Amino acid sequence: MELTLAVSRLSALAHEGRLSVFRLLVQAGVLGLAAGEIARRLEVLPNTLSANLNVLAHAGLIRSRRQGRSIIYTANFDHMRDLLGFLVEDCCGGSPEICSPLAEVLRAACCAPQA
Amino acid sequence: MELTLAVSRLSALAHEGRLSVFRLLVQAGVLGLAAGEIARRLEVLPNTLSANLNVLAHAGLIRSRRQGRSIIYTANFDHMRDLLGFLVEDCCGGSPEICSPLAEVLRAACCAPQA
DNA sequence: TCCATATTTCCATGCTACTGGAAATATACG
DNA sequence: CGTATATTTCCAGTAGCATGGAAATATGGA
Repeated sequence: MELTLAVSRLSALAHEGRLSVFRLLVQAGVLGLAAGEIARRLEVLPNTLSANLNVLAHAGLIRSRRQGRSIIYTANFDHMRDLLGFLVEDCCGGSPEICSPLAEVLRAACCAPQA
Repeated sequence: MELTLAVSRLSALAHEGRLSVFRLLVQAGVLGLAAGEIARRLEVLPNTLSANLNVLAHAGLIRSRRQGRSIIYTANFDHMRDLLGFLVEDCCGGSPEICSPLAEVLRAACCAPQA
């Protein structure tokens, strides 16, 4: 991943409203949520939400699809993964005792199998 | 982790100069790098670097220690781990097939053992 | 003590992003 | 076709952040 792309994604997330939206969509998984539903849950103005969704979408962190009158938003997990990978690229300078717990956190916070 | 804390850390990273510094320190591992060495490698003005280091330190992403005339900066891997964990918290809505590759990326990009 | 190195602080300018109200667009339904 | 719902676009005022020059502080060595 390119540096500027990572910056634009981090910038998109570096905002209380947008980070809340993104985490909500991450938790919602593949089904996603309609814009109105997000606005209701987070209690934000629809125009503010729209702007924030636009920033997240432009950064490639979320996708949208129309469904009737609603527009459903979902997290883009592939791009999220790339971003996390970029942050830890070539990390630790050869100290696996630092790096291992870094990998462990995803297994813990995530619904990934307990393998 | 609190939302506002995560935002402040993401904000600190959402900047080309600071992200470059942070990744450099992540790669440097526990030994860290002196401010001057960072400035030399990234070719930035010392005052600009100082401001950026200050932002990263204030966000808890890096630590500093004096060593002679130099000040050595190191990444704060614990806080980095917390941030990554916050982003993926309760993720995927019960879809391990999405979450597993998310965890996998750390094993791949990182020096963690191939266990 | 004097000087060189290392890093930080101060400061002024310009730019970019956030906010919320109001209007506009798009879809669905009777 | 007219109305209700869902979402977006437009706009203007405000505030916070980045930048780079110059000076200040701190440590080490002669």
